[in-house]
Amino acid sequence: MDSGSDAPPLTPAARRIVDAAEELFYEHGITAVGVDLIAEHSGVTKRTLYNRFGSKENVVAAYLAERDRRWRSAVRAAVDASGSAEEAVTAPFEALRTWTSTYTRGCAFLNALAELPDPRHPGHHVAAEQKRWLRGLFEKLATAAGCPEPATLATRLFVLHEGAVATEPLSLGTVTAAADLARELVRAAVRG
Amino acid sequence: MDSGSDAPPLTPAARRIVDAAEELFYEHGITAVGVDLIAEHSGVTKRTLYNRFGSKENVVAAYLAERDRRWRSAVRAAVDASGSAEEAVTAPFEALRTWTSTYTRGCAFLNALAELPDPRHPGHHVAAEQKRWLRGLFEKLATAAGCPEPATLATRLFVLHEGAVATEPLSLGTVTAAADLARELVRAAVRG
DNA sequence: CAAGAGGTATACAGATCAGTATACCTGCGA
DNA sequence: TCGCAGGTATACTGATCTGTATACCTCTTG
Repeated sequence: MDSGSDAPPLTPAARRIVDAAEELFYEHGITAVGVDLIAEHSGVTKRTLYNRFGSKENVVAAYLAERDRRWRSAVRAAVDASGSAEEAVTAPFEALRTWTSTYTRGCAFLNALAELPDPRHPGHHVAAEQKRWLRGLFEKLATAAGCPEPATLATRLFVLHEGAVATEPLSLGTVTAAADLARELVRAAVRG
Repeated sequence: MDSGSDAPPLTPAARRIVDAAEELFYEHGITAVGVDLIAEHSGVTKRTLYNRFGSKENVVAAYLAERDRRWRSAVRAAVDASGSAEEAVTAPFEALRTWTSTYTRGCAFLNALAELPDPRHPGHHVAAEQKRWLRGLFEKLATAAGCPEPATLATRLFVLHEGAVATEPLSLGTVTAAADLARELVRAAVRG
């Protein structure tokens, strides 16, 4: 279930394929990007792509898993860098601020869920799991901060986080607004 | 800018096309559904489809505009049915609860923005406009309820609303959680 | 009754889709 | 030195994509 390092190491060509897929899928959408374009963009033969991944579905899953891996490590770094248990609860919002300064096309996982409604699609599972992990992380952090009813707070913070990342492309200042409100909620829950 | 009734009335065939498009686009995604399928599903010739709409892009825009129209009228009804100005501010969350009991594939507009990154796509504009309208509605309602700093409250409610609708397909209870928190925020802002 | 709007039926063009077939090259480790 | 894993190059299949061409039908309305 964890998006850890137990994944098989990628061959050089596979690495380039995943990198190209990340750019193209995120920027233009998954269904809109064909395997020919990915192969061309990564300087790799389509034959190699299919030798490594077997299908487009699996390339999509690899793209999402790779992004999830990078995103989780960014979130963990933000949590570790926070000065207190209370501060740690809203650390994902700090990570989000940095993250959205680079990626302005919203959340790759929400976007993927929008495009891949079929739960049997391997990419669907990766995206859904990323969301459940964040929801669970908020609960762990809330518990560690000594918050009563950590489940309630966690769901609220999760909703705020997802609302922020989903509406970020609209440039309405939602990321900052969500972070501010999140801090207020945590302060009230811990100290109140 | 308003999604009002100034739109030209649809011919019977066009009506069926938009209805079929709504079902298919929402359920399976926009890029994944072809015009042939829409024509077949609506019992209409592809020729007619192109005579009425000219392109798939325009069918997409019509689908989103129609959905926007229906959704706005549901929200307005909820606002009108609320007992007080304070209650009216969170009325969209009540409408959302009813709405998501029918539609469990998330927000058609967020999904559309995920699939249509190009702002020149006519559907992109319709979807983005729907979001701005809601954000503006929250601000109007907050102002009417006598809330100081209505802009801040409006953005917060907007983020909550979008987070709820975006994560609703995950079945994590986010719609209820967002509605509860929204009521608390409004109460605190108006009475506090 | 004539004309046009709305629609049907069918066939097609040209591009792109995911995925496969065949044949060859290169470096490395047993 | 032999074999194989990883990769290249190119051509192909059959389906599906958006959009068009041609021809005909059936109301309604002036």
